Amino acid sequence: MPGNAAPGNPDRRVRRTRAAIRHALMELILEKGYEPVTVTDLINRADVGRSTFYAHFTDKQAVLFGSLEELDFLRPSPDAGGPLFAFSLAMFEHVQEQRRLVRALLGRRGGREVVAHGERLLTAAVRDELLARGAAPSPHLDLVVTCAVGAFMALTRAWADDEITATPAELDTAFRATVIPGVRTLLERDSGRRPSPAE
Amino acid sequence: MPGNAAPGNPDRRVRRTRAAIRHALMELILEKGYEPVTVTDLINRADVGRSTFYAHFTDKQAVLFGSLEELDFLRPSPDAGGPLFAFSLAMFEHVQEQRRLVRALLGRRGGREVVAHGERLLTAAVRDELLARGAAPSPHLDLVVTCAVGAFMALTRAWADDEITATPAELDTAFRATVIPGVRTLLERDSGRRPSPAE
DNA sequence: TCCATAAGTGAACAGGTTGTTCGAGAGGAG
DNA sequence: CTCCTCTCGAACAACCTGTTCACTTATGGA
Repeated sequence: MPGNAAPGNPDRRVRRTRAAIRHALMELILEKGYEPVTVTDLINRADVGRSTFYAHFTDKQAVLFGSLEELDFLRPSPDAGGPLFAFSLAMFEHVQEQRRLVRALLGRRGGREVVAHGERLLTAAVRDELLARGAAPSPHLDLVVTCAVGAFMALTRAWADDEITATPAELDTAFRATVIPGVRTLLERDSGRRPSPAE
Repeated sequence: MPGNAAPGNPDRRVRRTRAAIRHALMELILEKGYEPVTVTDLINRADVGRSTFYAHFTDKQAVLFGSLEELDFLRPSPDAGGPLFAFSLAMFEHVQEQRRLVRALLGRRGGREVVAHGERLLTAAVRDELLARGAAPSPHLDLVVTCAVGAFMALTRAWADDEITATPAELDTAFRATVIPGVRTLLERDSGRRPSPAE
């Protein structure tokens, strides 16, 4: 049997095909933005049969989300030791490196689902961080988390879209200055002890 | 001449047609959400010829934006006298009344451009309010405004989408508690005098 | 009332997209 | 070397968009 496909290591053809499609998507996103890219574009660029595409993915969205799992700067580690929202600066710096990509994904020609996906990841991470710092699980916590994530995403999008001009450090400063006081109040209310030492 | 059309008062047929299309759009949005609605849907529901539609609008987006100008709860008045971000509670209450509509516009089946449009309106309003309270126009101000608007929109969307449960009052409280401390710091830095009396 | 003119009709059109199917052929694993 | 899997490519139905055109209505000023 050729396709005795060990789950982690499929047929070489399969790898080649998927890689070609993913690669084509990245190229096209950078050229046109996410939304305008069509399946037809993809199969042309990847030089792959239409039926082949649908044998591997259901959507262009499926392609993207598959690729996105390999980009790991999306995962802020819930580091309860460092300063609050330590992920912020690192993220803005990563975004700067991948600016064209981020813009194509989150900006005007970006995709609704993509933003939603990013928001979900970040929401989970922020929630975990606050819990690790002693916040009590509550509806109110979720409100605060939503605010923080919304602010962060808005900054990122507006920046990638050139609506605002700033360095990553300035973005980080503004984000934390705006959001942290309120967050800290929540933390102090929830846990008797003072929150972690950091800034 | 029949269509001696005074600019403000067009032919009765024109009014009828446009109203029918706008009405159809609202109905369809409430039924399916914004994104899934097609021009074909619109002309069927409005019982209007396709060519007629394109004689009046370029897009379904054009229809929506035209209608949106009549909804006025989108315009927070820059009331420098009251408490900071006084628009918040009123808005959340309006959103509650129009919940189905807001959800259909901003939620999963909403439209990217719609969100962007709302953000633009709100951004201008918030910026004006902060300026009226003595903030200096600066890149940093824009960052703070972006944060605040992002937080507000995120709350609204998540709430309309039933991702979080709360009353308008609770939303208002959470929003202001999270964002205001940071904003106040900005205001105090910019203007020598203390910011307005309010909360 | 009359009727020239603007507005609406409905069908057809070219062009684009999606997702599916199927037989034939090429490639890999053992 | 052989057999099974994957890929090809073309064709397909279904849907959508925007535009055109000859024809019919309805409006509102004279």
